[in-house]
Amino acid sequence: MSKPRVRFAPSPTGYLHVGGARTALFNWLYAQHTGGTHVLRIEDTDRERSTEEHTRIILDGLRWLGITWDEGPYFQGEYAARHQADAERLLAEGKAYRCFCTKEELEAERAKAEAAGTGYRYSRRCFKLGAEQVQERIRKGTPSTIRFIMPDGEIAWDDAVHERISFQGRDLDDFVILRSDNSAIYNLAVVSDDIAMRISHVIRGDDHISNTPKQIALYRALGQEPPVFAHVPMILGADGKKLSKRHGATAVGDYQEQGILPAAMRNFLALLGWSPGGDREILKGDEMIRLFTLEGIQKKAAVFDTTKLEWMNGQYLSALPADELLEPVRRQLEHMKVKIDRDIVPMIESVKARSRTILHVAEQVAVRLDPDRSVLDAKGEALIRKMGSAFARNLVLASGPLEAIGPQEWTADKLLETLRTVAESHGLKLGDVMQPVRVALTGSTVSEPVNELLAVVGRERALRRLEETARRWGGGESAA
RNA sequence: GGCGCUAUCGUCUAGGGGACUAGGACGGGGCCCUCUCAAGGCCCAAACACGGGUUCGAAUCCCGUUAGCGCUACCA
Repeated sequence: MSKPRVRFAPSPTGYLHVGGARTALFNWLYAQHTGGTHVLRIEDTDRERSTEEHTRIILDGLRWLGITWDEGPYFQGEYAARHQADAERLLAEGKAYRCFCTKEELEAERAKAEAAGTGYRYSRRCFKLGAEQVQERIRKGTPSTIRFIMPDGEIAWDDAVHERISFQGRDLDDFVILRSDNSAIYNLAVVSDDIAMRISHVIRGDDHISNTPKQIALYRALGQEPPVFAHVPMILGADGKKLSKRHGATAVGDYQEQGILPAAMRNFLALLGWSPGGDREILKGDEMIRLFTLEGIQKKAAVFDTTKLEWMNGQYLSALPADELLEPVRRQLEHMKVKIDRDIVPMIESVKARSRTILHVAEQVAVRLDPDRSVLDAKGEALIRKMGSAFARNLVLASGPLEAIGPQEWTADKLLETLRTVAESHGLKLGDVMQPVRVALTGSTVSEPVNELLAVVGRERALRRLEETARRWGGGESAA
């Protein structure tokens, strides 16, 4: 048996939508799993809306996600001649006919049908035209499209995810396959290309189910065996409607900007509408490939839950060694215009377990590079209010012994020991001295252990910041 | 309206006739750990849409109802 050939076929009329990204992922996973071939085809036949910019963004998005392709990108627009030839062949074989109806006439037919409350179906008016009438109109230069003769009878297939799906030919239209400008309509272009590219499995969104019987009819008319179809469910917004712009971030690039890691995005997307069975959640790349089957794809549409995505990203963030995070964090810091004058790997290390996105990591690293960047948050403010004069006093209490620590001894262990001693010698709880330090350095009551924080910020900057903060909140009282 | 698809905790899902007192994860609540938070550990609340069949037995199979979604172009 020959290896499967699958394709991802986006149209470059917009950004790479997470739904499209997931379709691409499933195609890629299937090709990887079976040792098959993944073809990338850009469906740019809609000249009005397709742009090179969109094509570039889509390719970038796929690369970012680590989705590769073995062939292409092919551009559908380059196959116009074959599409036209296929349409004309169907015409010659009596499987299609010329239609001279104008858009206005068709519009009127449709409106009439709608008013009558009946389902619209093309009247086949032009099908009834005699050969001479057709010739005459062509001679006169009347524009015409080519319509495919939709055969009656059942058209059914065994969908790889939905099992059997059946349509009746009589419910379907004699649809247009070639426009009056000789360009192909989607359904023809797709079938023509999929045949030419010997695609064996069509894995695509659920919204194409109603196109499938038309395409199968086209395969048959063209004397070809249809491929296996696998229709994957839609991705919905939190309100249960098809995910769209108004739900917020829907483009893969948005998540990249929000500091999501590609591996986490891939994992999350894979689990949206597919399950390896059992309790597995975190799947590394090769594991995903090994486990992937079409049968594991869900029939039901899935809601895109950003909270779970962020949780998953946090999992990857915690698990990844800090130096592997260096590049994306550095890029983000540059974007934030933060000067990096020290090794930030230790800072990433001490902060990543508490973060859900790269953005979040970068923000915290920025504060550790320069505590003056810290912004007092509500919790920090509340602590200062609650402690009153003790806030600055305890800060001063800690500063002396801290200052006594030499640059060489400025380590997390030594710092912890010192802070313990400070607390004990003044009958304070550890938190009474640690929390003010934490707020002084970060503006918040939340961070890694304070001794680690001090170590990572560095002696000079930490001491200076402590002193400044104590002075600022000392409120004129003598603090000794 | 027509045609089609779908239906398990709020969300993602496990489940493919008896192992179900329906499992896991996110989110929520609580406890432990603890200088705070996160992580981690433990615990709690939370679902088989409804109605008929088939069967000794149904979340699982069949039919219907309801609801949601998709398509219904000389867009893709």
